[in-house]
Amino acid sequence: MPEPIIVFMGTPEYAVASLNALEQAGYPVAAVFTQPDKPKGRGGKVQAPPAKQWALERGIPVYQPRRIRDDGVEALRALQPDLCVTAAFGQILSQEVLDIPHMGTVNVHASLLPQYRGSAPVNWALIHGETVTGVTTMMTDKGIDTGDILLQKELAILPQETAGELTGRLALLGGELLVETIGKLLDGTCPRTPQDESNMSYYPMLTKQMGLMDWSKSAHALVNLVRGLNPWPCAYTPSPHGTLKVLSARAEEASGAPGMVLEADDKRGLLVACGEGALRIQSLQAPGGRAMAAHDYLRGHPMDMGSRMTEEG
RNA sequence: CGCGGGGUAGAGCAGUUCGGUAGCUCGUCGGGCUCAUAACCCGGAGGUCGAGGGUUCAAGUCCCUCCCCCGCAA
Repeated sequence: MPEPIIVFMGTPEYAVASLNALEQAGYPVAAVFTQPDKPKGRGGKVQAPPAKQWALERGIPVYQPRRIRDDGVEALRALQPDLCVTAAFGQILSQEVLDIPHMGTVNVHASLLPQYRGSAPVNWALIHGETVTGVTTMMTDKGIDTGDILLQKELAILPQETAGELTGRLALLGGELLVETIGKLLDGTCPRTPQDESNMSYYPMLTKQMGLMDWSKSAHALVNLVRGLNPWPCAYTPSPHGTLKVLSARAEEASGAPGMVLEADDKRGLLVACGEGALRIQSLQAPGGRAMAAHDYLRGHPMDMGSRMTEEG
């Protein structure tokens, strides 16, 4: 068939990777739907989402309906798309929206479906200590990440990798897989497999509250929490000096009462006992401050060995 | 005008309330000690206190303006 009219729906950097892949593969994007600009910066400055910036730089029309299934339907219909592509759009599509493109809507999801459905698959995979993940292209249907699987590609997770880093790599992989998927859809050779519902898992959106570190857990579990929530919302813990964001840490062999400070000097750094093993905090961030290495922080905020990371004061 | 925290030596901080010699920990340089050290002792260098203006006999500190960093809001 001739060149399809593709309408893209996506919002963050993760979506831009797919836009770049489409562009490089020679698939023109007819329009971009993205979330409305939101006040982001300090002082109430609004900022355009990355996908919008990408489109504006190329003179591609941008649509920012508050809810596409309410006030974006007519605009989408008018574009007469053959195919819609979504990647971290941040809005749920109604059946009415899904019915518009006759080839359907392809979603680029950052997990090996049916595992890790939901809006934060990368974070949850890391929190659970997975060593392999991947990306899936799928036909979007009315459920959340429940549609038929088209193509999948695995990716090994690096030992110290954070959610931000892994998301970046998955986004690139997702772009490649998207191009491959569209090619096969166009020539009719794309496989299409229903998801195995008995093997599915779904995890919710991230909240700041999830980042509270429970020192009775194992050091490995806490390392995974720290990695999985970086760069947002980040793991945090109370401390003798107030709440600290823990940005990176690794597990060590040591023991003590959970939450007790085992080492705290500016040479060796900060070691805290966990329910199993101990957590070596490598970098952290205090309220109002910038991120810094634990030993830098300790120079100006000396901490006694034996104090607890459970209460302030 | 959305709210709040911050900028002081290479690093991390105190000092600002109530103006009166620029401090602490670490690093660094030199010397010493020890079988030994991320150990210890002695000595030194290193600061336009974010920028500009104002008040004052005197400003890191008080007043005004501006710049930059960080948190809240996913």
